[in-house]
Amino acid sequence: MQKNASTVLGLAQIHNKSLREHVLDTLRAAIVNGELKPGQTLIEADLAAELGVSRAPLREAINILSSDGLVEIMPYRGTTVKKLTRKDIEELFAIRSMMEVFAIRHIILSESPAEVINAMREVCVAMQTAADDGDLSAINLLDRHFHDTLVASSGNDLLLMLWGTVSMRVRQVMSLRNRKKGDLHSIARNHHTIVDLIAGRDVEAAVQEITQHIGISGDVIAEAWEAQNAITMEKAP
Amino acid sequence: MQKNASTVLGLAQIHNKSLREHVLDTLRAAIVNGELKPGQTLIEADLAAELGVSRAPLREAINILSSDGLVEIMPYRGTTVKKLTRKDIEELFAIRSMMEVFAIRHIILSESPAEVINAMREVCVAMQTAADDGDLSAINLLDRHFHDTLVASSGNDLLLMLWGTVSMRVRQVMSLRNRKKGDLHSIARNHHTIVDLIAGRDVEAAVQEITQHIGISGDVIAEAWEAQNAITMEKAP
DNA sequence: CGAAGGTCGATTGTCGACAATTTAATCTTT
DNA sequence: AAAGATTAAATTGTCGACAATCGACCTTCG
Repeated sequence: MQKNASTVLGLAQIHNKSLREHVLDTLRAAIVNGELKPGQTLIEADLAAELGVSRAPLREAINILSSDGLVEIMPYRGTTVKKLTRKDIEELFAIRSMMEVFAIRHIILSESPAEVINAMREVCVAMQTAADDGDLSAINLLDRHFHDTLVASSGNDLLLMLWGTVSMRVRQVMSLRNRKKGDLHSIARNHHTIVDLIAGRDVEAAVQEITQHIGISGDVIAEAWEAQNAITMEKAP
Repeated sequence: MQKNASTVLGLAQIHNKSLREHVLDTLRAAIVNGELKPGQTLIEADLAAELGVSRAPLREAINILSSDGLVEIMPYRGTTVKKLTRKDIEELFAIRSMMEVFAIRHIILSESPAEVINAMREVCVAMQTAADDGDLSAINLLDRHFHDTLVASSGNDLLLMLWGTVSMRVRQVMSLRNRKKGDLHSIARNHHTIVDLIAGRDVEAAVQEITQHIGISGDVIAEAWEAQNAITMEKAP
């Protein structure tokens, strides 16, 4: 019995995840996918039963989510998915912008940005074809991949770790609104522009572009968020 | 009756808030104070006995520490305080610089930076007197307070949350080296310069100054870190 | 002598039960 | 019927016990 039967069957060793990890991933996914909505209360016993585990690993998972700021624990009173205000969203995109600017600076100043640039170019052409097909979910996935790659390519592991928190929240916000299907091509074009500026090694221009890129989408989303929330508040006072 | 009377941490057992919180604070403090050293293994049963709690809340605390990146959990094999490499420290100070630059930008662009500036000036004069007294620990405390205030004054709560992680690590690194007692006055002066530049609303100059300030201390510490580690490695191979 | 395999002790992972706390509902008193 | 006290139900917080897993040591066989 080899414990490492690797390279032939790439799927053999997925069983090794602890229950805590499994529950954590599940809950996190549910929150960022919008299945668990902000304000919703999480009851340990119910969730444990639903996931078929005991409360111990479930609690451990919830505590981690709490320290990540995705849920709020009120002692003896329950845990709820943290609500998102407009200010939260504005702050989120400001931080996101800060991190991506940092990443771009470091990529351009790095020794061999060529590989990174090539990888990102590929994502861009994939975006192009997805836009041609009008495939919104593909665009969203590629968008995520683009920015994840950007941050990871900074070479700063601590940034990547902090980015985990930030990108989770971005995904959550994205999933909770209905993206307009209008301008898929402009999305692809914008990302292409960013890559070009990085390739041109023009730090300030690239920083300017990404700042604007994120800033605009942040403003749009924050506004749409408020509008949408005004409606739901009105419906259920 | 203690199975481990060796008393790694001399800690009382007071039950006021949630045990998880209490344990979490205690362990976190022990790590950033350097009482628990990088590489040291944490044994749940021993720690639980020492703190007078059961393993459940202790595990919850450890999991949070793990998600904060302070400890490393190897399933079924143990938990260790995460080791710090030179690269970790360099990355840490790069991120710290990024965050403080962000904060300074937002403070200067905010409507009323006057209060913030006054608060920081007070810290500076306190630093001055502490330097006169040669009180190193006071300087360290004020230094922390200065930069915490700076980040908090950005008005971005998400940044403040992320700063929690970063500042913890900074404190850990600081506690693990022996700060030279030489140039206390220059520390006070440097901080004063930063405040002046913020007050002058010269964004680029202030950014330049804080970048240099953090960058230099980061380099110094990273180098000292490597030197110190070379020694301890040599002593215990 | 060395390597494959088995056993053992230590440690972590999980569970079900119990205690503490809060909220809501019910009862008492006026 | 209203205000306060009291109990009841639901939920979280904590605990001790048990199961699973890993590394080290030991045994055995080539």
